[in-house]
Amino acid sequence: MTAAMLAPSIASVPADLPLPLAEPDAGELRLEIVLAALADPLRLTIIRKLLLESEAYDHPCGWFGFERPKSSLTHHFKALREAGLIRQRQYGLERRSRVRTEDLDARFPGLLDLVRAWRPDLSS
Amino acid sequence: MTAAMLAPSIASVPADLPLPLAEPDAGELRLEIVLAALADPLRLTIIRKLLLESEAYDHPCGWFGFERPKSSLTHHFKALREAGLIRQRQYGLERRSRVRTEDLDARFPGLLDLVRAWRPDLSS
DNA sequence: ATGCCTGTACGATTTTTGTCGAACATAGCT
DNA sequence: AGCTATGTTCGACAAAAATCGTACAGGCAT
Repeated sequence: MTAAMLAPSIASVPADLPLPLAEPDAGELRLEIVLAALADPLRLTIIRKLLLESEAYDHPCGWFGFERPKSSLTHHFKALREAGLIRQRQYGLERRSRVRTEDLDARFPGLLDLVRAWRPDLSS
Repeated sequence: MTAAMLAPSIASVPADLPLPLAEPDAGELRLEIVLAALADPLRLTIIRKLLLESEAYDHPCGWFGFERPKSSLTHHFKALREAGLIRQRQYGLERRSRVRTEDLDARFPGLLDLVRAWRPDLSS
């Protein structure tokens, strides 16, 4: 333990992030709801892509490159957010998403590893 | 390593079990399908109850004590079997179920632990 | 101000899933 | 044979979820 470890770190808690959109609290996460959200292949792809290709940055839904109408994508991102899988913040025009890894690992340990290990079925 | 460990164990491979009903091979299990099967609270209850109250014996669906029409139960057990979550064998009149723990642990490590830890939402 | 860009909101349609009654199948019992 | 108990199958209906067009909202640039 050092003095530096006790000093409050302003940089680690940036105060100017846009507030997240409405989402369930960590304690409110329900396994049934989370599983239902992940049962859709497109949504599983979204979470897996966020986990594997960018823990560090949040991404707008255009970043994923899905060839689907925008209203369909809104629908799926909303489902993920309302289930508690992602956190979304508004940055100017875009709404950027990240996986709520801490909350999910605490509540459902191992779940995200299953998503990381998932491979889409290429035969369909 | 002892000689006894190398001796074939007849008792551990009983030959007279009824054959399982049609089910996906262990290698064919799909995460999306498994998650969709588990996303239903009644089915989650079935799997959890099998895991917590009886790893040792298979159970007919009457054992669970659900107050639902039989045709509804058939529907849910079939969904679980076709997703690869349970194995069902016909014993005379009854069709007994068990969780495919080995296949599931091998393919989706940690998944069944999430089911074990699940608590139904009493507020609903 | 005009236009562009990201994404939402609403609503219509389709598809999928759940629910359950009624009729049936079969094993085991008396 | 007749009865009972377990569970299936079929079909109808209801409920929920996915898909997507159109119209709209609001930053941001020129």
